[in-house]
Amino acid sequence: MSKFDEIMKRSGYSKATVSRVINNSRHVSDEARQKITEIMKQLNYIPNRNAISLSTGQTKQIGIVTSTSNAIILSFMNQFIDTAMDFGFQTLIYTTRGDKDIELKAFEDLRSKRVDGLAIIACVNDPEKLKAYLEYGPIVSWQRMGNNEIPSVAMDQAEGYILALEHLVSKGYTRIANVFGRADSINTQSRRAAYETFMASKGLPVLKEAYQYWVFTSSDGEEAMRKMAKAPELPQAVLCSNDYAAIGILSEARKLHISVPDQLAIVGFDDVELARVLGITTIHNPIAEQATQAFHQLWAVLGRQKVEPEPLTYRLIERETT
Amino acid sequence: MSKFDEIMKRSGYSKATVSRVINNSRHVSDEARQKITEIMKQLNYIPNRNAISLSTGQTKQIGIVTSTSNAIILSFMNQFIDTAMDFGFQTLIYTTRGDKDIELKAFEDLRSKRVDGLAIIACVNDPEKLKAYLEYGPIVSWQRMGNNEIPSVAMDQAEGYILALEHLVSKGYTRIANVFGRADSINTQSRRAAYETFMASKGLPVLKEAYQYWVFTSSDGEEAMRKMAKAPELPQAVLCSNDYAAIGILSEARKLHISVPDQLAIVGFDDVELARVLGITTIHNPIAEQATQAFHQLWAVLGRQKVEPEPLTYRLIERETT
DNA sequence: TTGTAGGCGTTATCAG
DNA sequence: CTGATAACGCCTACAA
Repeated sequence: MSKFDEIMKRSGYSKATVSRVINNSRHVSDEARQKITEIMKQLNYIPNRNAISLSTGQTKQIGIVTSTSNAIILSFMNQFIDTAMDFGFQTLIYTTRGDKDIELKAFEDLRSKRVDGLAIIACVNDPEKLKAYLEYGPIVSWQRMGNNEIPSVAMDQAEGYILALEHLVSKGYTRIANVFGRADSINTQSRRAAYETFMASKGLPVLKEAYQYWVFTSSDGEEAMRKMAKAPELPQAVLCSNDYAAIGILSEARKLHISVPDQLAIVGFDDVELARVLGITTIHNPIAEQATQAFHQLWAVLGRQKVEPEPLTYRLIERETT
Repeated sequence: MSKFDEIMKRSGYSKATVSRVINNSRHVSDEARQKITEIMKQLNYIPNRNAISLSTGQTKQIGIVTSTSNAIILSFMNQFIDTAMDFGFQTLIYTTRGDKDIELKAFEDLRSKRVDGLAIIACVNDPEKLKAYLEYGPIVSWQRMGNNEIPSVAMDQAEGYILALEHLVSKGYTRIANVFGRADSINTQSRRAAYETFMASKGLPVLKEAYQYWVFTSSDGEEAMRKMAKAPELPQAVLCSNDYAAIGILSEARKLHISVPDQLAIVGFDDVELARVLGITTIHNPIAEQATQAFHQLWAVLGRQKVEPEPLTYRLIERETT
């Protein structure tokens, strides 16, 4: 016999009343509440979440989908988990390693009611295919998706990129190289477009031949620096996909005895703690705020309560690499 | 009517047979299996996890408890999540920020059957109190716990520490400072003891006055370096709680124009990617392997199948800071 | 091989 | 304010 039944029996009240006490319903006499509460304590009772979920159809669990996780993604996840917890939700992590089938399992878990909603950090499946899952629960994305059906909390990175470009140009750097992340991502397209139009508008050279893609980690950054060093001419500055790439570039530049920022200026992106420690000029990216907004978007559906998002902005943080 | 019922109806078979097909039972005729499978596809059926969990008493979910999460912890989590997934388990993250009550919620979730087991990365509650939860499901810890009831997959860090000490001494560094993490943790005690006995055995100075505690992040490392620089005499080398502390120390040393390793040698711990990129000598810590073993320990109970753990060892990685 | 009946632990809808 | 009674969706003896 379950503890619930035991409480029923010992108190002499019905299931319904016991349930009401558990859920703090007002429609219970003080007497009943006291008696039942007392017995619950004696029995060290705690409700079974699976029974609750089956009955209510809600699990109070949110899935978060990411292909890999680095420190940048971690800061998003941490904030998301915190916010979710404040609203009474637990978070499950789906790391997909870029595998479509594994990723799909997260979406199937929305269907099978393991989670009430999904936050996507990065995904590899076709957005058109994924949007079919919207009928099973709310989905929000950090990465910008191709279609508009799945809402995104991402900011337009072009804004941040232009901040960096203006900074560099104002300091006299005009031959500016770019080191991008995913070649096909919307963010990369957005940054590249910003760069090209900005440079063109100033009558400055657009170094397309210096574009590098798939540079994410500090190792990637090292590699990128070596490539740059091999080119006939070194650019005066390099804009990086993120701070880790910048760290790698900075570190490798030192090894190659390229003086920063005299021979090469470096600008990172995101403003992680290490960028500060290592003195890297970067663009502050309000990641935590975006994570909070991501949960709020889900909550708008799950809790039927809209939370107005505050507008977020990028900020240039000048340090020693420019 | 649920899809399950719909399948029953359309196929003409009973609940039991439908259930058998879902669970790949052998005791089903090919005819029944085919017919039911066909209908399941038509209906795009997927089982409700809450119903399964309620019925079986298993959620196939594991909780992972950590106070904060940095890149080191992240690598443990990632590997744990991966391994769990290979065994059909999803992982939920409990970040406690060092709050006892929040941490306790994770353990209560074991009681309420939200999770089948728990992996602790770091916890703040009294181990004596926590071990009471062992009756509700398996628990394993990375951090070493005071009692032996909760098994730990941690290695004795003294071994790794001695590797570092031997290396430094062999290179001629004899005035060695230490920068520790949590002052009261078993790891710190273990490292400190290793240092003191090792130095004593070699007849070398034990720099107790140079001990620094609570140094975890690169910011902490910067601060630690500044303190060292203020002391009347600089040590010849410093052993760090982890690589991030080492990064901070290295970075700050450069700012203070202290030449590494000539004036100050630095040894990190863990061997994270950035230690390689930045050329920091360190002790390789098989973190991923420990994470795998952590899940295996839980699996021994949940799956009633023991997986023999392979013995793990530390390794010195010599780079440019020594 | 198949079916019946009961159980898993709650919530929810009605009456009273 | 309280209590039957029926969901919720699936699993599992035990029988047939």
